[in-house]
Amino acid sequence: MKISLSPVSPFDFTLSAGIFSDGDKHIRRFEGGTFWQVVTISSGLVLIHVNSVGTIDSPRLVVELISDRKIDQYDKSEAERIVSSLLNLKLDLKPFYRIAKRDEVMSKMVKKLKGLKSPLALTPFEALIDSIIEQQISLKVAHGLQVKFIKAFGESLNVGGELYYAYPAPKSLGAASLQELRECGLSLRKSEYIREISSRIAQRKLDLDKYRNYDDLQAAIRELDGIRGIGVWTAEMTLVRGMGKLDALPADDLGLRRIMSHYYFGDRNISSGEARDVAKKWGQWKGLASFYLVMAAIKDVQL
DNA sequence: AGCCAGGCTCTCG
DNA sequence: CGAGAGCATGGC
Repeated sequence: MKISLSPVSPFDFTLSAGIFSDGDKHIRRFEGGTFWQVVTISSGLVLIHVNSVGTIDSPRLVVELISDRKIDQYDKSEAERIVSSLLNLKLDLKPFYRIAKRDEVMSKMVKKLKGLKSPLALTPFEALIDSIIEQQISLKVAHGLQVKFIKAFGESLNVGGELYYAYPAPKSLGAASLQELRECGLSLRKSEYIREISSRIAQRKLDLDKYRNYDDLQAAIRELDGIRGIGVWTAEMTLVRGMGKLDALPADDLGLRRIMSHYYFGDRNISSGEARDVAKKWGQWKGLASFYLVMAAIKDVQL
């Protein structure tokens, strides 16, 4: 079963999916021109394969759905929506590119990375839990923990003898014991945060989706910050990565500050205040501009 | 070896 | 209240 998608132009699939090059084969990965991941739709798990059949200015994707059962029209449209959101295909980069001209560094950056769109987590929940896992420890360590964690608690789909894992559901994490969570290498504290939050979401006492509709970003950050285990950094990461709030800026983020200092301050140490000052020029596109910087650093882009 | 890494909470003084 | 310890793991 195949679907054809037309992302809003410009879109560079290879560049954008490149962020998943070092992903786990059984969770989410981009390799040899194909991006794949298991997604959860209402009828169950589906493995999706995405390939580009277009160009940056005339982008076109083919999505293949692989499952152990029959896929109907409804599944197809659901999967289509999910892929579109996951790869942020409807995002129009042109307004951001106009704003980027205000800033000399960002102006050069967007030319080098034309067509780059920031991916979105499948759910705000996933973005939140990932961010909690990433608190304080290095990204490499965090990534290892995430893989163990997903394989321990996520549902899997068997395709050709290989198991592909979906992100764990709130219900499954809410029911987990602290012992089980700690066996993934998580600290006792993080295990508590994750179990508490998951359990509240599973019982519908906490709704993350509502923050999608908040106009007032600061209000959303304040509310999230009030939840145990969530600080400003985690709130901002969740809003950017999980809800596409591309005006949020994780300015307290150590890694981003390092990259900003490289491109804007000649590698001198900067405060989060200085980071926020630079980001002012990016207006409503702070989060996306930050993503461009992160990608530039990964690819070691020279201006 | 020991300190640090995309933080946050809890406990003291 | 503000400062400081403690946390899990892997890399240097």
